[in-house]
Amino acid sequence: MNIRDIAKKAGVSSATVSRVINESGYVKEETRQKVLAAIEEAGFVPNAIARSLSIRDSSSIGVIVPDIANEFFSSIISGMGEAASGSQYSIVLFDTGEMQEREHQCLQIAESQRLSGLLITPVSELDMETRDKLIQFESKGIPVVLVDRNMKNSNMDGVFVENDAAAYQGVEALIRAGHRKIAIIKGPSTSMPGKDRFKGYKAALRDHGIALKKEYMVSGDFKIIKAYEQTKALLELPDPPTAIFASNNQTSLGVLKYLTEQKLKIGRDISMVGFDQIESLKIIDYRLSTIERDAKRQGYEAMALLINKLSRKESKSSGRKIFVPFQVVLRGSETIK
Amino acid sequence: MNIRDIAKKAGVSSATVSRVINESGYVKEETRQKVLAAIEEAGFVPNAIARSLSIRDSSSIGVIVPDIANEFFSSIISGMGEAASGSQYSIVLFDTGEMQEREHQCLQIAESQRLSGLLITPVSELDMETRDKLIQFESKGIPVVLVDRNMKNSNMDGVFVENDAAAYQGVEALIRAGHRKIAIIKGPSTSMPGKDRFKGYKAALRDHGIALKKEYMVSGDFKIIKAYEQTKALLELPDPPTAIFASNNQTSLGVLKYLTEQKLKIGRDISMVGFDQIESLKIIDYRLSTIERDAKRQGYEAMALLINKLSRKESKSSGRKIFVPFQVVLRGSETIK
DNA sequence: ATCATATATGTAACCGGTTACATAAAGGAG
DNA sequence: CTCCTTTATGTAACCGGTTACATATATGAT
Repeated sequence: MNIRDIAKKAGVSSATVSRVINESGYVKEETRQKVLAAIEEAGFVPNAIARSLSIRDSSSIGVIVPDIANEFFSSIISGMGEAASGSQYSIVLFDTGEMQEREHQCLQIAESQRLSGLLITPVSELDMETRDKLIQFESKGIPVVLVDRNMKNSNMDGVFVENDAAAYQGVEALIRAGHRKIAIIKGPSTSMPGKDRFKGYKAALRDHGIALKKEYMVSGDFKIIKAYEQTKALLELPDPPTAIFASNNQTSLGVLKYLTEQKLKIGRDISMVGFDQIESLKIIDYRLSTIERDAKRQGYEAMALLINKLSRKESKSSGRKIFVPFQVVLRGSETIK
Repeated sequence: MNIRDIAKKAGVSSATVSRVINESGYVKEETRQKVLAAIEEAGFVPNAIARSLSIRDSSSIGVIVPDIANEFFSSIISGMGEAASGSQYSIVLFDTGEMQEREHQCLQIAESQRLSGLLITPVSELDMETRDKLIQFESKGIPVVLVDRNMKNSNMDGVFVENDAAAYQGVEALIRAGHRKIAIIKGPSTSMPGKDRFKGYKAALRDHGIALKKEYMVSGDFKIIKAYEQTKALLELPDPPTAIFASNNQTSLGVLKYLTEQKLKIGRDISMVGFDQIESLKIIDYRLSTIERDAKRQGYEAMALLINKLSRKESKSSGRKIFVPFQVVLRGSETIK
């Protein structure tokens, strides 16, 4: 069943059927009704694939995230969905699992699927292959918007948060609470947020005359397990830190997992500040101080920006950076009783 | 740039290029190399849309969920992604926000996009329009797998949990802990899990000789706000319940939100058991007793089943129901000290 | 040497839409 | 009444792949 069949049924040409469906061009009302009746009777649904091929646009937007199971990204996606609903665009979802190789595969697929646009949280800001591909996308007319993570030397548009300033303020809260021995469980040094949050940490210590201590700056990967192990390692140091700065929500959870197992309580035995809220902990008033932002809104903004670029047929990025506001919410875990 | 251009470059026909790309049919090794070289040189990526149109299959699977921001569904999707990675299939994501109307729109789009298969958590088990559409999909050769929520009179394959038995055991735990005044904040009566969990609740009370009390059985919608309000209402009853059964994770959060605001502690001032775990609460050893299951696995199973049906070109459902195991994990909130 | 089979490649129709272009009738201005 | 513009519709090429079918050569068995 295709438009030619419908055309035959309605006694018109396929062009007219197409015009009726798309409400384009001139069609006499009487003809329109005949066509609509034929469509209705046949239960005809036009083939979007054929349409895509013809107009050279898939009307689909690729969303590439590193981990959907992370509530930050599921909120981001939720916001994107909201911004896209009502538009013509569908969302094609890819989960890279923080693996560069998978990211490359996803980009490959995105390219072959002729996606109309791309929203991506790249695994690494240094990945030349990903960067080149994204630049290539834009030069082919496929706009790209970075989500939460920038790419080095790319000038790509994106929606971010001011990671350094936010981390700075978070660490400063620990210092104000009297801490001098402050550790950080870093994010991947290859990711922009990981790096910038670390930068903010260092700047805060420097500005308050606290020497950086190598043992207190341990690497992480934005995942629970690693953070758990690093917390253990930190607390087993001969001179352990009295406070920990966690670089993202998963890191916070890893820290909390270890502390909980050891029956250590935040705000009593040890202090901490985490980056990104954890909704259910807020609900039970668990006193974890975090740097917060509206993830849903961030996703919404990213999608809105992309759709805006699409509607203006503007594929080239111009280094537009939207920053969503953040807030340092102190709930007590930055202190020690 | 299309295969005909590549064909020209390599001095062969488009059919040969197609054969090389798909590794189908006979191609002399020497020719193959020439073609591959031409593809490489041109940076050619075949157009999946054209391919889809030609082979009449989009190689995309539609995933329709009611709320991605709910960690249960984001875990489900994560599992689906894992099961699909390595296959040829992409995921097209739809979020209905628990709204039937949006679900219908999504199905409409899914149909026009000629998706290869569908994984859906329908908003309501009674929605005739959705049901008919799904049946129609299957008769058109598009297999469907239901995820976590069944549809009435449909015989559709699906991956579920034994909601009644699980709820029964959860409520039984409250009874064993000595409770007689047990309330339930129900799920939507139009959703299978909502109904079956309520069924389990009633059966447990009945089997233990406890009369059902109308005021204790309040409606909910699987969302935080409503659960919050209902908790307030329940506790303001002249004769308030001593225990609450929450029908899903969002409901639990709504209950906890109110209790926390009132400085009431579970396992001390009031008891409760919730359906579905809340990961971060587990990490901090928050003593909320819940009925648990592996959501990621459930998503994985659903996707695996769908891909299996697709590979066997078996679009008709045969009422196959996979049940993922559940576990009642008692952490103390079912008691009162 | 003959014929069957396996290997290799090209031609062209087809998937189901869109749309440039052609054609024609109707409406309105002068 | 003529000419121009607006309205209405059809024809056919095109988007970029796939594949049935035709054709041709190589291989090998008898």
